Amino acid sequence: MADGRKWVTMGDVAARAGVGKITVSRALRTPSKVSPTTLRKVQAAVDELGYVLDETAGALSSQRSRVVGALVSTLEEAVFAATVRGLTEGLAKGGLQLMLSTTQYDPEAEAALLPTMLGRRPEALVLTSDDHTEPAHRMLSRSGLPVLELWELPKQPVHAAVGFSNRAAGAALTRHMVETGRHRVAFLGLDRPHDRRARLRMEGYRDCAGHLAAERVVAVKARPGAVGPDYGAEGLAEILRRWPDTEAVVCVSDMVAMGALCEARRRGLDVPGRLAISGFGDFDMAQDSALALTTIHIDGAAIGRRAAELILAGDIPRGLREDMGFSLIRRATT
Amino acid sequence: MADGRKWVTMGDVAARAGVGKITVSRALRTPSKVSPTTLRKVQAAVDELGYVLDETAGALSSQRSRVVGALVSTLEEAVFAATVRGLTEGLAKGGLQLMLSTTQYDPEAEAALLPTMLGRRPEALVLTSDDHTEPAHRMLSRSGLPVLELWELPKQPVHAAVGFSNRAAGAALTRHMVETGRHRVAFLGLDRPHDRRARLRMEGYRDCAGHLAAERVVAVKARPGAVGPDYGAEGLAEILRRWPDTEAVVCVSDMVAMGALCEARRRGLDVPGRLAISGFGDFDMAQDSALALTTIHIDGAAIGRRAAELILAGDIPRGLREDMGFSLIRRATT
DNA sequence: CGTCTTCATGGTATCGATACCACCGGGTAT
DNA sequence: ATACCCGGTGGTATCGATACCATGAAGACG
Repeated sequence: MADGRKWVTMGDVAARAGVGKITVSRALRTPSKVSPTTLRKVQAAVDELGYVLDETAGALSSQRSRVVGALVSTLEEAVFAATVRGLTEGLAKGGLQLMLSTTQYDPEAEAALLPTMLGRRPEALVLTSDDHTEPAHRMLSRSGLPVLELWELPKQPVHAAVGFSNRAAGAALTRHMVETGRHRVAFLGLDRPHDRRARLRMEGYRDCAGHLAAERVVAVKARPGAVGPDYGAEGLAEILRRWPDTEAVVCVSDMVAMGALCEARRRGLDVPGRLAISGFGDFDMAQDSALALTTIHIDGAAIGRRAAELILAGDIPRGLREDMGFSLIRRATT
Repeated sequence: MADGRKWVTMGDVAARAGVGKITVSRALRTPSKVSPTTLRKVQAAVDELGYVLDETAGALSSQRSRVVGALVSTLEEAVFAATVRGLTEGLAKGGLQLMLSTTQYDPEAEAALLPTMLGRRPEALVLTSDDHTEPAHRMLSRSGLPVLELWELPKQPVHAAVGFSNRAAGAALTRHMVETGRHRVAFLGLDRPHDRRARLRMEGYRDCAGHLAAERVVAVKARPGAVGPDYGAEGLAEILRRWPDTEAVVCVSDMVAMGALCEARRRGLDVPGRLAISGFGDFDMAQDSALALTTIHIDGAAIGRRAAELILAGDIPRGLREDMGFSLIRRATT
């Protein structure tokens, strides 16, 4: 538009089609309210002029922006990426679009991005974190907007939440180990700042392991940067040093589990005979025959789609906590 | 806003601060043009009322939406996710926001999403594909918008492109094999629809391998769904069956390379002594000590940041093709 | 001391689509 | 036949911020 060529407006289309502006608006927004003949004329004019409806004007006039704002911790984890896909696809069905920013897991960054988002007058907000600064929380409630927190299910959501319980998943894996005859179960975690989800999984382990035997928890301190399988190898080594008779290891993530598995093989331990291993996340490789990892699968796209559905349906009950669950996939490592 | 509570407007803030609306606008957009005392009064009023500037109105009035549209093939690949991160971060510095949709590699889907994007009157468009339908191409040029195609560098970009050459990267890997003394080099690819990038890497291999020895190319047919290392194992088996004396395998991706590496180890082949293996992408695990894969690293975030810079600077020369290059990282598999 | 500039500020028209109400003509109910 | 209704259409005010121009005050300069 800075280009010299002015945008074609609805008035131009109306003139061309020989009808009023409002009829053009109706033809594009609610074609059912316009007679077939008029509709054809309008569409012909639209095509000839290459007209594209101006949503910036429509938003102001109708007080409906048709935009949903999303503040995502990161896109560089498959689960979040899938969630965003589910969201965009779901919202598109209702003619809504996604305004996206990433916070890199930083609540301060989230707070800083919030005003810009609110400035777009979105029809709803989606957040993948439930960890908000106090000012952010205030802005969210004052906005009066439907706010959906995804992934974790906070006890008291700002408005509503869609996700699953990391804690229940951690417990389910531990229980799975016990039910398949392993009683000396360890938990292999990672020590990272801001990582509440990892902590919750460990608490799930505790819920279940606590009353069976002594707890065996190792948390490898993560260096900044990508988390590779190395941590898993390191962690397994430590577990076996401290509790050599360990029969099963519940790992905080697939990547860690993969490292642990490689280390176990390196040591000639039979998996799953002598040692069972589980992961979390069901990443690309988990189903590969060489790995065949028992793990927890979360349907990120489904969470995104469900969020989109709720937004489109409108009137999201305050305090709603929708548990989308998880599935434990048993493969060859347990 | 559907909530009963009407949004606070600039007029309310102006009244509260005892100034004109326009002064409030200036105080928020260009604080330097307002006297310090007035600025304080306005900011106090803004805080008390919890006012947030309405961009939907601002966009209409100033004819600047402060929005950039992005149509991304998928977010479920680390490189694209990184690109989007670079983009959002870079654009945020200039007060621009990102409107995002995903096309799932489908040019038709891209074409269908384009009008919705254009309806937002974005200040620029970013696409991660250079494969457009004819109507899409027409809409893009007619829009007069700066269009940035990322990742691949088309010979004739719609407007401008930022990326690197898959072909050159494929050639570089092959050359690396030759330069380190391997002369019987094979290429292990995947056969997937719409996968132009894979084809280009293979052409790079051909560019370099063609005049050295006979070509050795295997393309494993990919079943729909995630690509795991299994394909690599399968592919290496075929290569060794057809050309048992192969000394090096250039793989189309890290995941495939990883599978090939595992298969080589399973067969007791010394890597890199007897067989060298390279990947593409430098994924999470590539630098892990257990894998230590020689591969090509692409800085996705840098591509996104550069695109953001160009957009903010404005006046992107038509036909610009900015090659951000790649780096060959030699690790333990070559 | 008068004029010219600069800075801070306000009034008003405007951006482009939609809400709201009014209108018209023809069909149905009574 | 009259009244009523409804599908289809248009005129006009409106959404909230910003562009543009105008204004007044303060300082600069000869």
